[in-house]
Amino acid sequence: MIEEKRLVTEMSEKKEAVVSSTEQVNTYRAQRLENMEKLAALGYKPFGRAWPRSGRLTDIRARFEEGKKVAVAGRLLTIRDIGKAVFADIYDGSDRFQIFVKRDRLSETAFQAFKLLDLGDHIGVEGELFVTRRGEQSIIVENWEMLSKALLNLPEKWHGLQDTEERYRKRYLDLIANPESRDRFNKRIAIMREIRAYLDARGYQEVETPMMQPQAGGAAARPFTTHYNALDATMFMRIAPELYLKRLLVGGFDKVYEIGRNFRNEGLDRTHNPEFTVLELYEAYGDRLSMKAVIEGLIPAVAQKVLGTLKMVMPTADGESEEIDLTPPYREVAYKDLVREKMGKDWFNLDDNEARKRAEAAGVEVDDEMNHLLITPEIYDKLIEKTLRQPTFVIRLPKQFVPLAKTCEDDPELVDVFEFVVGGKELCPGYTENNDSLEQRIRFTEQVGENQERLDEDFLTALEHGMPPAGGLGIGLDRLVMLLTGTDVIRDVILFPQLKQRS
RNA sequence: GGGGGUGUAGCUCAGUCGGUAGAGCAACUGACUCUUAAUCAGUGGGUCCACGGUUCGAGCCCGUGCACCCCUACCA
Repeated sequence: MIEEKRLVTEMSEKKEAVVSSTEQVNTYRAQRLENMEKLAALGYKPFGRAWPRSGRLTDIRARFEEGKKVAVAGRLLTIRDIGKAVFADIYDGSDRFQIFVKRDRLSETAFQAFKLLDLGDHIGVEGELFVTRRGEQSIIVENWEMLSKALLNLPEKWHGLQDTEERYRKRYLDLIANPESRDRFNKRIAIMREIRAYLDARGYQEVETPMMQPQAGGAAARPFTTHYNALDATMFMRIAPELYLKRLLVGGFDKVYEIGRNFRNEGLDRTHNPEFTVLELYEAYGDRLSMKAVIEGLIPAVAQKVLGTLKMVMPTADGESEEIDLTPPYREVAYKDLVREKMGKDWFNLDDNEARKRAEAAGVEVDDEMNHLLITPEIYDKLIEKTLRQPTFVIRLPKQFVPLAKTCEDDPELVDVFEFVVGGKELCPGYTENNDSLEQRIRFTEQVGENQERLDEDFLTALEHGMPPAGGLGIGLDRLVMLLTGTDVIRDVILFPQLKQRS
């Protein structure tokens, strides 16, 4: 008892200072501090240590057995005090569970101390499993311990945390207060695990390549810049792992993948976060078709395993929702056929002037400078892509789209790639990779123009040692999670999305 | 970048015509030994996002700024 009193009276000056100076000083916090001291005086130290559990609450529920002694822990979410007994719910991240504190089942001190607890406090309890008259599985508490004092209030128990900004800035509160948010992230974790399990089982090896690179290559995007003090050198956060994974193909890895973060120095909106997670995969001696096989195997396998169904429900722009069926095989259609379907069989025979007229008639804005080559992609982006709701491989794309891929054998103006489109949005490109080291050198040199120092000479050298023919693909995993969890906001599938600093 | 919306108690939200700031949950006091959004009685709680302006008087009207949301544009 003496020791506990010391805890109260000899609280270090530093702690005293924190107690009084924290910006969040308010009456709630003051009350909680007072309760904390009262508890300490009764022998309950506010910030406890390890509390061995006989299981997580979800396990306790799964292996429920009346009369069994258990030890569990969790955060108090609700308290229903009915005088000489108290019901409360605790949450340990796995499940909520009701505990029952009955005056005649524990010491007077332990009972009185329990009444000093606040919502949000972490406690450990020991007791016996039983079922209430209303049929709820519960624990009757025989002993309990303070594990962590909460000095600040939880969000409202019924409505949860609604303010979108607060949900992103204080994700920890969102996770406590909104079960559907926690559930969505549990699914994300499961999706990641199943992707790895699927690929690992088929002989793909997961690798890690640099996120800080002297040149940021592999995609057309502005990189974030950083500085390496020891070398006094400018470094870039990667915009894609592609060029390193291809080095590994040269080095003899024949089936590799990487799951990791890309960083792009761009704006943010409901489908873009500046750092986002991708799966990039390469398979030596493969091509576009082997990548198609990976997609048609991986996506349904993950959906089935994690969600138990291949029928997704996605919100649409008009506030309705639609069903998306992930059962393979998926539709495959040539880019030009889609355009002809929309704009007429003779579309590609029109001259620029006629094409402009017809495009405008279809509701696409084009200016006088635009020729056929520029109008067609505009048609695709504005009119066609959004209509591809069910999973679709768009193949045989114009070379201008993907200059680094291999051309189609029967048409040098088209590249042998696909864009995998679901719900009207591109989810994933798949390529027959170009392994022609001389052509790559020419293209890279053209691309960097005057800035020859940006040429990734090391990569080009690697290619000249010979890269096997290969198929490659990249899936934006945040967007895959959006598809599989039926959400249309990327911030809802990223634990800590990027937000502006608040002063 | 352009247009629209939102910002009020710890949380969820009302706030009429410009005239003393409201409810539910949470909190505090009391009652209650099977409650589960516990119930019942009572009490306290506000930088109305920030700064400036109009006015005798501003949560409300005007201006500027900040953050978030939606639409749109840009970007892959």
